[in-house]
Amino acid sequence: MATRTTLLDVARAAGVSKSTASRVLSGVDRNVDAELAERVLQAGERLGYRVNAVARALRRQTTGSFGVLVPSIRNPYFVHLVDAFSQVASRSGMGVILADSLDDPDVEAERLEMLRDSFVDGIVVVPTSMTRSGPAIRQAAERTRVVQVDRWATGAGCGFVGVDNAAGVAALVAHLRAAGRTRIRYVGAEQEASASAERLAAFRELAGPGDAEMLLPHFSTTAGRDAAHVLLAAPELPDAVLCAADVLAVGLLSTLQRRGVRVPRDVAVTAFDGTDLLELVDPPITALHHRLDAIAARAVDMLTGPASTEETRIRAELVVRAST
Amino acid sequence: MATRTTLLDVARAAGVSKSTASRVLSGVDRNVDAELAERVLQAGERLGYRVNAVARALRRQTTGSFGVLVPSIRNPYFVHLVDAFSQVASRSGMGVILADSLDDPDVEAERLEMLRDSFVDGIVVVPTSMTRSGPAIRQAAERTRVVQVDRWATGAGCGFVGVDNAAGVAALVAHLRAAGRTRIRYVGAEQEASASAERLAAFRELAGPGDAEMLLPHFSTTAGRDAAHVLLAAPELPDAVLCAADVLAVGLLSTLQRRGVRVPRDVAVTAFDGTDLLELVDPPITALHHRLDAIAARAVDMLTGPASTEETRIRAELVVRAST
DNA sequence: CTGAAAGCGCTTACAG
DNA sequence: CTGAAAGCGCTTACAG
Repeated sequence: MATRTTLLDVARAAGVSKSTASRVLSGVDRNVDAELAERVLQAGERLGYRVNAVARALRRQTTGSFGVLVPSIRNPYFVHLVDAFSQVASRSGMGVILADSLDDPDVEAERLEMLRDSFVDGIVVVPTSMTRSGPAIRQAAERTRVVQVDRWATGAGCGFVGVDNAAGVAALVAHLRAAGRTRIRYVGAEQEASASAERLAAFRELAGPGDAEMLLPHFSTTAGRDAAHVLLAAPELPDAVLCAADVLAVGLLSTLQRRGVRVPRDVAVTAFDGTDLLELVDPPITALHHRLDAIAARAVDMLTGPASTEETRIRAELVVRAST
Repeated sequence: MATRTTLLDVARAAGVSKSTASRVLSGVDRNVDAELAERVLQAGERLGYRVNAVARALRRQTTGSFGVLVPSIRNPYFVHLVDAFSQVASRSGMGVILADSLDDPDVEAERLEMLRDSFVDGIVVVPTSMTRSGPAIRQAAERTRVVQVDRWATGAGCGFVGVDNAAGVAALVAHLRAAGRTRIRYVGAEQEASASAERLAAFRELAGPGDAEMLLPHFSTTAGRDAAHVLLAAPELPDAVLCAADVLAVGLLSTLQRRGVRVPRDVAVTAFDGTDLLELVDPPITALHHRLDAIAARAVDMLTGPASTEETRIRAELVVRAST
């Protein structure tokens, strides 16, 4: 904690100008005499020089960091998403600042404002609500670059990168039909998220006479168990279930099995949001695996590239496992 | 995303100097003529002025933000801890930057370096390992203020704020003794965390002839269930259990109950790290409730005050519930 | 290839 | 009470 070594200190120690020291240390200009460069590097090392990120940011007019705001950091799916952003960021030498909206649009608005006024070049946001998140996002987008990821909010007025939900549902349904399933039950939850709404709409589009849907109050393992109880109470079981989220599928599967239902023989189980969770259960669950790295890479491109309100859809990959 | 409004823009629009505009807008100097102040405020509002945090930070030599690095953001206890820091921060107009070490000392070292070279005045860290986190923390502490929270690492060479584990164990044991319990089983887990080591040491100090201990490979609900199975397999049950973490207690309680053990009649159950989790089960579990807000407040004081390697212990509060 | 100088947007002694 | 000026630590045209 002694007073920090500055670029000037290094330059003096190496007997060069600040300009030259900067060129060497920032690695931005290769045209420096090898011997001078070596002297600068040595001096920097010896004095423990670290560039002052604040000064650099002011001069360069960019912080090299972006914020990532997710509805809830406790949801494993978002943890994976955040991981994907961390990796894309570190690959391009950027920093990421993480924040959580506690699933509340008001907290989200406050966090957006906080992020926009802090040390970021832009913000990636997964909106908490399709209907209520728009205004705050639009406001943030007036001052800094904002990209919506995974879910969008109406009136946000900024770009979006997410999964192609319609294609995903179509792939799952086609897979189930090919296995002869005609009584598919769609199990979804609250419709605050645009992704949920899109999945349900796509399912309705494709539903046949034997298919049906069920909506739960929220996405959780417990809700999945409840769904299983509802299915078990009905006179006839469906022959397949399409869960809008992996946590639902895990809860549903275990309860069905405990009650003697054979998966996949009696009921095939499938899900969206394929995280590791789905491989931990027995049988592992067939699911759409989101290309989170591709989503993150594209979002960062949009954040750093020219402004746009473009919408990018990335196809999820169907991973067939023993549950179907 | 038009070019940002600067202080100079506001000053011109209000017909004053940058100095005056700054004094009004930063709210740091009350000695400004009321009418001028009003004009500046109006102009700022009209132009949508927001101070440039980077420029302010460079000039003030402080960012007004600090980093919080926890072992795992998925652990509910750390989520609570992070919440406490967020609140203390916003109360004093500071920002907090959140990071996660994935329970890995190597990742921790990398994150520490990243935080120290970014836009923070200091770092709060919950070390992943008592034995392995020291060097990286010490290194970070050479360049920026660092405070350890909840756990400490040997050789870290910086301040610490945490729970008084010895007093906590003593309170729990006294509570159980007062209820006539003489065969207490301490259920702990890995000893990488200083808090675990302290709790176990304190228990050994107080243990009577009927007491015993059991160490599990890790802290989790599953480990708690495993512990219950071990207890059930023995010829005689203990009459009380002291769990070193709440997740252990929850898993243990449910498995004991499923096997017909009555809580608290047959076995009283108690825990450390009292989060909401403990109130969700039936019976709710008696536990030490950590004063996370006090811990966070003290840590931020140490971060912003003069450097010190002081150690502060904050007493946990014993919350008696139906499990004892 | 190198250095002197300007300037990023603020804040704050300093002089008036 | 107000403004002109300096300066936080960098980077980068610009001139040589």
